[in-house]
Amino acid sequence: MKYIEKLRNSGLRPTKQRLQICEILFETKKTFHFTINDLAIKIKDQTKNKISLATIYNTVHAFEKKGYLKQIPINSSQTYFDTNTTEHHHFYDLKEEKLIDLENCDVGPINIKKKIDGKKIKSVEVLVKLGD
Amino acid sequence: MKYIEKLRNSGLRPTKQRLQICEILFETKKTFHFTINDLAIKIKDQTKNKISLATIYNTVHAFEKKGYLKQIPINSSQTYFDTNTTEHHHFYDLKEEKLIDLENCDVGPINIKKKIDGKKIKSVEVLVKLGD
DNA sequence: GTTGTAGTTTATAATGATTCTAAAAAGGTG
DNA sequence: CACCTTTTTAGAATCATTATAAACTACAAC
Ligand SMILES: [Mn+2]
Ligand SMILES: [Mn+2]
Ligand SMILES: [Zn+2]
Ligand SMILES: [Zn+2]
Repeated sequence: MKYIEKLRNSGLRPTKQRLQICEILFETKKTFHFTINDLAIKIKDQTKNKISLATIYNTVHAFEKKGYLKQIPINSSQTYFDTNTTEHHHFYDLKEEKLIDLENCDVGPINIKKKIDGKKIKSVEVLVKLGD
Repeated sequence: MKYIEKLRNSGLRPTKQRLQICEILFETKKTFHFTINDLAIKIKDQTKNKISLATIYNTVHAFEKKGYLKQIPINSSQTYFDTNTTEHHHFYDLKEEKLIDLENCDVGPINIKKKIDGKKIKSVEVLVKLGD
């Protein structure tokens, strides 16, 4: 019910599909990282009615544009998204291909001293690759 | 000539194709960022004989594995590589889709306080996204 | 409630970067 | 040269993602 308002306030119609995806993405204490494929599997498991793959892509991109999801820059064949949209950083376990959150306090403040004329800093993201 | 030794010492046969790609990638004062497509265009422009796309992919991956190139984690449809293999960071201009080097001194030391059992830090990379 | 309209979903096709295949060519060693 | 291994190559295959366009739906106006 709360998602109906959230979606309306964002200019997105609260469709059955979007509400179901909201439940899966945001109805949880812990935030998490996922690919479109991960999400499609979750939807199939946790939902009676099928949602087409195109709709999953559409919805994730709509939510990302509204700022409810973040894309994580990483070299992988699939795009990773994060339900934690606060500024924070990541470990990337190269063997497991898993992301792990780093709180901002785990990294300390990052001070970018260089400036580019006419450009503003939109985000600062740290990726720490892990091997064994 | 110097690349013949470099390749042999790496266990790679110094073929005509690899030597030509070495010239384009490493025979320059400044390091630079490129995609496979960028490189293919450069090869076509600066070289008489054609090199097949498969060979360009093979060669770039071989050089990356040997540590002569680095992949830059970024969300783009194409993979970006860097001829600067020292640890350094990047601005990413979202509009121009261009990478700009940040020297280590432009960012300051990054202190990762969190540890994961049995895992070693392989790299620490900062990506600063720029808008206007 | 009916109607009209823009927004949304969907199956399916298209795209495009990357990887695979397997046959031909080239490097290197004796 | 003869032999064996590595490399190159054209073309096919893969697969995540995006585009298409027709059917469906939310919802506001009447
Ligand atoms: Mn995307
Ligand atoms: Mn690659
Ligand atoms: Zn995260
Ligand atoms: Zn660089």
